[in-house]
Amino acid sequence: MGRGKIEIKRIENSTNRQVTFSKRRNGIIKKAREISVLCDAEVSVVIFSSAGKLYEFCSPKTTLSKILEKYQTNSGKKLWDAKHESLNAEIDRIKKENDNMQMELRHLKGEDLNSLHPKELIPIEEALQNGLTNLRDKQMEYWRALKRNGKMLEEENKLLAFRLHQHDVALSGSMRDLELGYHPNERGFPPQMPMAFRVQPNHPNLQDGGK
Amino acid sequence: MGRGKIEIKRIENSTNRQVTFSKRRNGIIKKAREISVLCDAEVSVVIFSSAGKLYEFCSPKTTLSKILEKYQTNSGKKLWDAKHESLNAEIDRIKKENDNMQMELRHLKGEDLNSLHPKELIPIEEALQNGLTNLRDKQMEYWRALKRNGKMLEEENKLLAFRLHQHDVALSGSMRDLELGYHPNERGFPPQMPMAFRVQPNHPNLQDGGK
DNA sequence: ATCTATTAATAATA
DNA sequence: TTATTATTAATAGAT
Repeated sequence: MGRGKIEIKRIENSTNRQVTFSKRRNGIIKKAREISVLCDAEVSVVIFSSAGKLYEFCSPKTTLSKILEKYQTNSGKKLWDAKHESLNAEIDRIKKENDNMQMELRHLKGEDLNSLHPKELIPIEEALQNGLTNLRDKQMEYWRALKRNGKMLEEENKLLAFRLHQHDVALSGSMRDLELGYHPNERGFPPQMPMAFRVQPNHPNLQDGGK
Repeated sequence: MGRGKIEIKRIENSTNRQVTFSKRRNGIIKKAREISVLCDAEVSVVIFSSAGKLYEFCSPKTTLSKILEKYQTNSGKKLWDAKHESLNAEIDRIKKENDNMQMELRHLKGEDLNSLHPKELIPIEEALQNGLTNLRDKQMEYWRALKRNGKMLEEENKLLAFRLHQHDVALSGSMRDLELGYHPNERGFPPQMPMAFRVQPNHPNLQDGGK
């Protein structure tokens, strides 16, 4: 399509090459625009001249990024760089960690236990008992602090005591109550043992304004 | 260039559109190949048909990845930023989820309780007690199954009983033991209550080979 | 850039 | 999809 037919091989004359490049580049981009309009296609054209200058076309209603994303999912080829993959790897890693913690939490809440071997229940029970021990130590600590400068917080304390009472009752069916050889106070708890945690929501200790 | 001139607008006839797409797609890719050879250019063409099928051309001696890398340095546009940001956002989201679970786990284990308000200890205690209840229900279930067809598993059962005993003793200082108004068996536990979970590691029930 | 002879692409058709 | 072919479109070489 010109004054003469040309062979498709590198044009040695630099000027000719540059002119041809310019003409054909426009031609391709025009064609790309046309097919995108005529045929409702998504088209991306990226061209670098031999001099390294960039020319591009991307069909309207989309972007090069979107096209390339689609390209990757569609072709399975990965265009992205190492950083990309490392991010994906990190996501996988964290998700796995997440799943593990989720399962641990569920186990601690007594869920999904069927998948476990009876032996595997033991460390879980250990953890729960430990947790309860620590938690109640902390509660006792709070209680002591309260008692030390106890004032104004009466209501809150009452609430705590009441809730604890509720929970102790709720626990009444649990196996932990099956223990023999245990009797309250047989181990000689000191007299300053927080009475707030016992069944009386209105313990006299909470009434005095002792600072 | 055809039997008639056509307007550059979407071809409504689906068959025509598909045929035209096929022809012009070939045309563009041929042109792309030609300019890359004639003018020593780097060319990439990515086309998606309206049906979503992928067609591509990339000049020899390079790859789409390389062209796109060059595209980014040359244009300053960052093709992957969007993707990177979304990945980073997801990482942040999952990490947050992770942190929350981690904290929940730590709290359940009785750690990091200092940052909590006394009131916040209550739901944690509730969860722990619930977990223990569920877990012990499960253990009891296992124990019953064991007893039902109990044979060969004697040793394991003994171990369980022993470990449970250990834990109960370990728990002896916990606040849960501070409860008043509680006495073992005062709630009338049924006679089939597993004795294995009491303090005797060698309960007679475990010795007989009752099937 | 612009011009135009010539080749190439392709719309309609089968 | 593939082939044919009349026509239009692209463009090589010249200006």
